Amino acid sequence: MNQSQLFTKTLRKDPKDAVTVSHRFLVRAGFIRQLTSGVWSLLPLGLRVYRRIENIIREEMNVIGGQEVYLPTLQPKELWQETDRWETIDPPLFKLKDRHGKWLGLGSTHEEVITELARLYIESYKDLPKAVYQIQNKFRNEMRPTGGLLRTREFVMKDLYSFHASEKDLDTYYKKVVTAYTTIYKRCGLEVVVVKASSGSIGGSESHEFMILADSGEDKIVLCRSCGWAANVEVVKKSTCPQCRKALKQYRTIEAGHTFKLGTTYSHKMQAFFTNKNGAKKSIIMGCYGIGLQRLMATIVEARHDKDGIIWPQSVAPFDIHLTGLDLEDKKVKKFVQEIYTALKKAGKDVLFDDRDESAGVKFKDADLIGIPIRLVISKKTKNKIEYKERDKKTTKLFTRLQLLDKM
RNA sequence: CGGGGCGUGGUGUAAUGGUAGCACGCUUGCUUUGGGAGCAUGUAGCCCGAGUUCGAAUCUCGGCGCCCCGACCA
Repeated sequence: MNQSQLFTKTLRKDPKDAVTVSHRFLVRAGFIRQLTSGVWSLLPLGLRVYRRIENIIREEMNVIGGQEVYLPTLQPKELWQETDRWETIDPPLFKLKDRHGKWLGLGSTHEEVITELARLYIESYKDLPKAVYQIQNKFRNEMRPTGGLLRTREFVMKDLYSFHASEKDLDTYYKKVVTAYTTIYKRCGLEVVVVKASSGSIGGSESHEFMILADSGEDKIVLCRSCGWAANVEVVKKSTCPQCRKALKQYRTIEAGHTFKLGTTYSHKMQAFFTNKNGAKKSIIMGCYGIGLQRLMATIVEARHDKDGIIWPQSVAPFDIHLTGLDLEDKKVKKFVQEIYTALKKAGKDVLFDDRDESAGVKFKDADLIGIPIRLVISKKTKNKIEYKERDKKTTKLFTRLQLLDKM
């Protein structure tokens, strides 16, 4: 697409209130904009990244047998009273009354809704195991939103729920989810540390957080550099590694995902039963697993940037290639740029073509800020060649048209 | 919820009781084009309300909004 037609523009200065790196760069580059505290719009560039993250997650959920659903945001009070969470869940629900005076909550999570469905469809051990997931908006009445997209009041979460006939089967599936999650972060260009965590108000027996090391993180973990053992500081008492007795070091991290073995906490309260082989009525054993998408997007920026801007991994970049045209008043140059643009599009590449009437400096600065992995420059200076530069490298190369298309 | 800070054009800021100024952006014109170009030109602002005062962006009170620290945290 032509950059002159882009809905957004870049900002030269950091927004006044932006503190974290991801907040500053995502706003400056025109990926996101705040509407009110903790509530954000995804703009064209931001939505492109979001969609690619969403697709990666969807693919990995499908690999482990997840079936996609879409559950309602408006949820009746009565359902939440079955688990005693209408009043107690924290952060609290956004609550509203309909025109008849009936109370509804905006879903902050979907255990109640999914368990309600499970008790309708799961009747026998023959119906188990099952796994369903959704990618859907969550509303949380947070005390204080923080760090741009890192903690918001409205966001999209991928939440997966699994149902099992035995603890053993849950354990087996849980391991698959951990593997899928690890793959998701890897595909998003992140290194993840999986730590044991407290399960908080959600309950259940075991819980893991998927942590990305970042100075702006809200969480702290201890990590053993020697053997790799790690845990949230909330659940660790000693300062030495329980595995190899070396010293543990503390790091700030962003929680980019969380998994829980729920056991029968919800199925028991909501009477979601199945009949086992012996004809006995048992509570369904459950697991739940969440990833916040906008937070993941911001986390990528926290982990991958330099002083000039974002460094998107190819897998989630808003475009594959940033094609920068200079000296566009020169007809030869203009023709050549357009030929290359067309050829790249034909090769299946998503290209942002900087056709704007701006100085070279402005274009380069914007390219660095936006962070598309490959920058191509065509100008009088490059003559019939194309300058090639990767966002995370300093060096440039000159390619002929054939060399370039060969490389793509 | 406790504590702190801040609201001035689109963005970032200055003026602390006396004519609201600067930079960037944006408009128009000319000149420019390899790391946020130059000249000229135009454009646009004191969060809202009440009070004090001859006079309020500035002081007081109330409201609204935003940010940060803590607490909290699927």
